[in-house]
Amino acid sequence: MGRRNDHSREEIRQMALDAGTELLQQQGVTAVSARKVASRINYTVGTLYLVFENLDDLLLQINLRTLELMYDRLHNCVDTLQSPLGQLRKMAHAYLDFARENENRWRLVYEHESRLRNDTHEKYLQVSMAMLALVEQQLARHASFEQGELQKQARALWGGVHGVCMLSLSGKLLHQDVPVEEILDLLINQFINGLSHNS
Amino acid sequence: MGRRNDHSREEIRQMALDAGTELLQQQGVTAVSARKVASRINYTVGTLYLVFENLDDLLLQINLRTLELMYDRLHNCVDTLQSPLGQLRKMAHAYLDFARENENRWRLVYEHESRLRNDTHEKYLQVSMAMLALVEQQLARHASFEQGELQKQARALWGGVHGVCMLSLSGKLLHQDVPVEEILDLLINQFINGLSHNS
DNA sequence: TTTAGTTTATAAACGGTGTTCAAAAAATAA
DNA sequence: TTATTTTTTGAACACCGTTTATAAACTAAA
Repeated sequence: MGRRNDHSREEIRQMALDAGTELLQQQGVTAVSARKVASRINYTVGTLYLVFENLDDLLLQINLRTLELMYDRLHNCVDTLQSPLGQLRKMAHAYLDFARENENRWRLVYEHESRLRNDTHEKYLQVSMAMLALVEQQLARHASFEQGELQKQARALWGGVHGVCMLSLSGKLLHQDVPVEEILDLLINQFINGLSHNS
Repeated sequence: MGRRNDHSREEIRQMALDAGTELLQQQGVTAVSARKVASRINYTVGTLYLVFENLDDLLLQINLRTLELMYDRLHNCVDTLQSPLGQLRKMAHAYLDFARENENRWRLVYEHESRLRNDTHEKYLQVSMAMLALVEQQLARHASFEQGELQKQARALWGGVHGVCMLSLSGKLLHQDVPVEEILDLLINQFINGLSHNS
């Protein structure tokens, strides 16, 4: 063909991200190829490279979207009427639910190691920080901490929650009939409980 | 060429696993291609497919080796003279050290989702169980648990340790200048502490 | 309206990938 | 020596990411 001018660059970008996300979610990362994404939005490969640096860039931008979606979910858990402990459990469950509902998308967020250091990567880190800040908020409500202690506590706890979710999702936690939620609650309860009685 | 009869099937298998592991560790998963592995052991692609079902199978067998190596490391931490808490910390540090020393190999163990359900996969699960059993042993030394409780505790704790290691390694824990070991110790101490004072 | 210039999208090309399989070559048996 | 069996090859297929000359369509000027 040649020039069509059906869509703006930004429109093409959004369409490609939509199509890529669908492929990712339905068939896994390996199914997200430049040609497939392009054909799904009725363009050819070359066009994709006018909008994305490369396939890594496309995946990174899909990941940013996923992360933002996940942040919103956790943010929506915030409810100052509830106890910090209840809040943290609620957030962990929301994290797990999101991971289950969007398994392939969610896994890619943590498994895709991009070498790109651009704007998208910057935003990526910001949203990650904001998510950890939600955990910090609840911990701060529960107790007071010395300088830098809150940050460490939040990372230990949330790293733990993440690990349980990840291993469970990939069938490597080997917890048979026990619901993961039970294991998550146990981790959180005990961690918070250990905080109060730190001898 | 044709028939050479230089090596037995088993020898070829071991050589391929060695070559594949080296490629994996030095250049990442994407560098592990059938042609590259074959050429490194002075055979051609076709030969690899006489020894492995496919590339997935090769990667799965590499992962089994990695997992066994990791199990040995954790097993070597066992020292009945030390306190259970000290043991668990030691094991977590060994886990982290192994992950750091063998970053690409270690990540693949948890990121490669094989669809193969063969002998290798069976052994895979067995070694995973054995690793969790090491954690259970230390927890059992520290306190007594009701039916099924020990298993849940071990999975919560070790899932947590795993999550902290994984996020830290991929730069997503965002813990700046704080050593990961500190965060790991904090998680373990608090978890065990919360166990003693469970109200 | 014709022309010139600019923007947009294409399709072919390059070297790579996993996987299969007819055929060739070497070892073995008769 | 011949026939048979086993081992290894390498070409083929359909895909992959990425680049780029070229064609097509839009815009502005004459």
